Amino acid sequence: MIEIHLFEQLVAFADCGTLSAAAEKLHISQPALSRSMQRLEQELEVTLFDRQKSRILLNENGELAVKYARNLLLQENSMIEQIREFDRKKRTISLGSCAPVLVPEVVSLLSWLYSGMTISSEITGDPALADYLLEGRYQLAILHEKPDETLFCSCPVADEQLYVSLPPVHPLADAEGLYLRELDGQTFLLYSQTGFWDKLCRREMPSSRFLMQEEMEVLDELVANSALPAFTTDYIMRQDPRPSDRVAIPVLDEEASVTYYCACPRPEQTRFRALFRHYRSRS
Amino acid sequence: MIEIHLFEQLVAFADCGTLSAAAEKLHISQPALSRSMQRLEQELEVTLFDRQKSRILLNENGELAVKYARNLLLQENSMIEQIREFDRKKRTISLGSCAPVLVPEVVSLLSWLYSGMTISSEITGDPALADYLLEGRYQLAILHEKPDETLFCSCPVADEQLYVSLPPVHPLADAEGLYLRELDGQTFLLYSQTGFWDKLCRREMPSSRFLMQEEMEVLDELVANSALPAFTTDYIMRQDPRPSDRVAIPVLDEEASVTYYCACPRPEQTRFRALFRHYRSRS
DNA sequence: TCGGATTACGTGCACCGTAATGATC
DNA sequence: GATCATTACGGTGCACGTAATCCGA
Repeated sequence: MIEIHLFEQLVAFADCGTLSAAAEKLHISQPALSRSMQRLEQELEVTLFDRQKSRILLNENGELAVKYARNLLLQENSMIEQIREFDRKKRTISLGSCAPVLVPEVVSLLSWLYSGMTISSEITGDPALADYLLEGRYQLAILHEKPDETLFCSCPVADEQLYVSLPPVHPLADAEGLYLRELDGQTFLLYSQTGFWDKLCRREMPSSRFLMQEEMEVLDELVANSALPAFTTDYIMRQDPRPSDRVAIPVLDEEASVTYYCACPRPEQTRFRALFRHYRSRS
Repeated sequence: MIEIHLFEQLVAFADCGTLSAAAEKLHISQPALSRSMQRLEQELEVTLFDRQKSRILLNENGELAVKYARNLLLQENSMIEQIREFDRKKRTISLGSCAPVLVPEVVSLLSWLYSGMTISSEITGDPALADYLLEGRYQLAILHEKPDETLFCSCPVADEQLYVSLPPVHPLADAEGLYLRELDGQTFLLYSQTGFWDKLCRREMPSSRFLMQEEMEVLDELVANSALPAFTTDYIMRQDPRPSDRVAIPVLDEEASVTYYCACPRPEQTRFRALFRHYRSRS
């Protein structure tokens, strides 16, 4: 068995062309590298270099060895990475959500139930979210539709109803309810991390402009200080019951009213039993 | 970069089940192995073992690491083998021959022309000999047909004519010439390393029995001391002109008279220029 | 009490760096 | 003289083995 650092040094030499340059790159002395290469030849029982008096070059064996060595080094690196990744995955729960509202609640619940675990979360409007769950990109997901029973373990977590938030002076401010298409053409303030809501808005209001806001605080500020229509939901209003000078009008589109499901792949069911037990016992 | 001997030790532990057994197998002390495994965990930044008070077991990370490590070790071993093999191939000429007679001559010529090289030779009746040449199993071949000009570099080396060797009392002993099928049904003494001749005899004389002899000396002895028919060739008779109490009758089959060609793959042409020059200048 | 793992401790040697040498441009 | 490789030499850190300790069956 030949130690890998010898191959590493060989590759460094191949990259640099001279022992001295390679030695510098490797932060070792030139004689040390020279000896290492002699040792490598000895252990391989093969010459790797053409040694001229004041120059050293790879011979055919050397060229071949470098080719293999590069491969071996890549192999080892990727191996180490994969082991670390496997370990990391075991100690983190990665949550994918189709919408933002439930994320803080679920994350804090997870970090309570699985203390010591790292919880990471991501909001995505990508309709392939459930597939990502199966692929292992997420261990847990919040979906706005009940996923396939045979592939997933899931339970309902909360409902959410979309509202348009209008200033009282807005021409539609006294409507009892509105369809999104009735609002098409107007300019909205919109949070950038709305997950699947974003797609819905753009589909139903193709002529509207959306002023995207990355920061929730900034968005709130703008809503409070402008006459631009925006969106809110019953969930949000429950969470933050501060009085507002806006009127909230329910959106009547069927898709504006959703039930969120928490889901994991069937094989992971046992891992998240505590979480599901919590939500099932609550309802 | 993690040294490969740590992975080797990990695999040994996985194979043995305890540190002490693995340490013995590796010819190191138990504490040394214990520390190595701690170091491996440190360098991987991952735990690999469940440590109970008086027992140590692979955890999930460990199992995965062992799987990868086995792979890496195989990889390195095969790499080393291939480099050595490549080197060896460069300093040996491997000759494949369809028949035995020319082998000593060609081998001695090769070792003269390419002093320092190892010459290995093999006799085979396999009609795919030329293909083996292209595959690199042989660098040089003696064929009994001129090979494809576009793929091979070749030149004629010698002719050979097959004879049946009969005792004077044999009913056919005064024939001027014979076809093999006229001899079918008889029992022959036959050398086992005849290459393609073997196939020819069995095809033309399907009802004959052949008493195969591994040793040339034994065969000669038997020929001298029995009345069984055997084979010889003009080449053999020229080489060994000792008088014999046998009669040699030429075999008239077209295939019983061959010209041998020495051949190498076109790309190797330059390597064997000296050899071809020798044979071409001779004719 | 024995077998197995880890910790403590002293030691040797493998490998390093510096210095010297040789060679080429 | 500058650059590059190899050899010589002296020093040191690191991994080893021995011994001691702890734990469990």
